[in-house]
Amino acid sequence: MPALSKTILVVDDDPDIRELIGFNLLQAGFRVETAENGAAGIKKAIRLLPDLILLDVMMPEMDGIEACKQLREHPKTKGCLIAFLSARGEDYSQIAGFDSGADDYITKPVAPRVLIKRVAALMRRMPNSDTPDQLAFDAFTIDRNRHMVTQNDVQISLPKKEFELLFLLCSDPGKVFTRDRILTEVWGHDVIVGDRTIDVHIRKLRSKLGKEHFTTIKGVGYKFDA
Amino acid sequence: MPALSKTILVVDDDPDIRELIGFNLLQAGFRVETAENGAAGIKKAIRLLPDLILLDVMMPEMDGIEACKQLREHPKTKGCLIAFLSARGEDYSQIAGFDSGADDYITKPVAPRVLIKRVAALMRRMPNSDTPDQLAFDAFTIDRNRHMVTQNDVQISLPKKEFELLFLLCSDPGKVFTRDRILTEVWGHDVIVGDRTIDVHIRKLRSKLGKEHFTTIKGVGYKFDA
DNA sequence: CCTTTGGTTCACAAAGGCTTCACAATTTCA
DNA sequence: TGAAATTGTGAAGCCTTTGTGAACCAAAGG
Repeated sequence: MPALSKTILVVDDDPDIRELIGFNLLQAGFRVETAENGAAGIKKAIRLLPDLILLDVMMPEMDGIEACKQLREHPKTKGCLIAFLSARGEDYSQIAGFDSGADDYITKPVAPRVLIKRVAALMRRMPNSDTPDQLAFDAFTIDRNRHMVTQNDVQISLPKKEFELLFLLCSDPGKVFTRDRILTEVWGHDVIVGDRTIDVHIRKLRSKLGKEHFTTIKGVGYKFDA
Repeated sequence: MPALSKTILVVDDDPDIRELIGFNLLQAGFRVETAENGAAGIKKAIRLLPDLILLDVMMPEMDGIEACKQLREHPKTKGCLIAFLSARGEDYSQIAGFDSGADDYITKPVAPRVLIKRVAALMRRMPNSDTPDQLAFDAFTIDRNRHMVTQNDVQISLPKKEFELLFLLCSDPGKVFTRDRILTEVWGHDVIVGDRTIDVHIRKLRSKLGKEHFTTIKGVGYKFDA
């Protein structure tokens, strides 16, 4: 069940491992990047800001533990999830004793199935953004917890995309959101959809909540008016 | 972020472990007490009423499981959060199979970062302690102690997982619980199950308690309606 | 032992949200 | 004003997500 295109950076000096793990993660719907040593891994991590970094512990030159430390120190990557990959039998206590700041340890060899699930479980831990849960206007109130909009005491249940679009627009009433912005916020950085897709969703919002609240700024984007 | 002066009691026969874990918890802003065996732990727990008790499973004389049972029986401590510490590789099924009433299991060795997160996550559950043991709705009542649901004077006994899922959903009627949230709350942080598992349990609840109470929000999760 | 029960998985069916497409309507700007 | 660009719309189909029946496995209880 491919969540959303989360990016995973696999850092391992063994090309076979990179390929094997990368392949399985790809199959599971993740985006995968690889690096073959600690230094390259760190560089890539800072550039890509992956959601999860899988770090082999034993690597020539810079080992995983050192890489992890540096990743934790860098402002851009210190929030990333990091998991160690270590060969079965390696001394755990040493690894764990290090206050290296990893979020999990995975032993190699690992069955693809287990790997996927482990990674998924890890992703689950990602803290959610701290946007407020409720927005209230004269026209209606929006409750994120319930995925519900209440208008004149009538509850309207909105599908996912519609709700997210609405929530985005309403997060800053009056502000114009460009189509690009809407795309990245609601659909994701790398999702490719046709031009009309946004329009169609706007249309649905208009029909459900009233045309007057959604203004088109031609050539720019849309805005919400209370 | 922790910064609350919550008290944690660490019960482990290994002084090194006590020190290591204690040190890290202190660093994170918790107050820490220690005990070196089950009996002493229970005594201290009753006196101090800690917010959380970390219990090593393998201890001479009285093991963690027995200690946990006794803690759950004692009126003063039965409300405390209890988490087991167990060495990686120990047979989980035995521990988990025991309905000993622990709130979490943590494998040693554990990275400090992970430990802190786990503990923090547990603490977050605390305010939940004032969720009543019974929930009542028009449709039915739920009794946590008896793992029982009463509907139209008919008592329905639910298996563990089903009950926990029901209780979670009912703990905030109308709120949408994401699949991820459900997984971590009902199955646990590390537990790895397939996608359809949740559906299957929802189905059972629907068939036993009425379809109308459980609404699917496609792409998001489920919610309970009274 | 054998049976029962709970939990999970699997393969497939069903549902419905999301996207696309073609074309109409609207606005922009030369 | 007229062409070009942009947006609105209705309908159609894809395709992801969810529902379902059955099978499997492990544990519990006769």
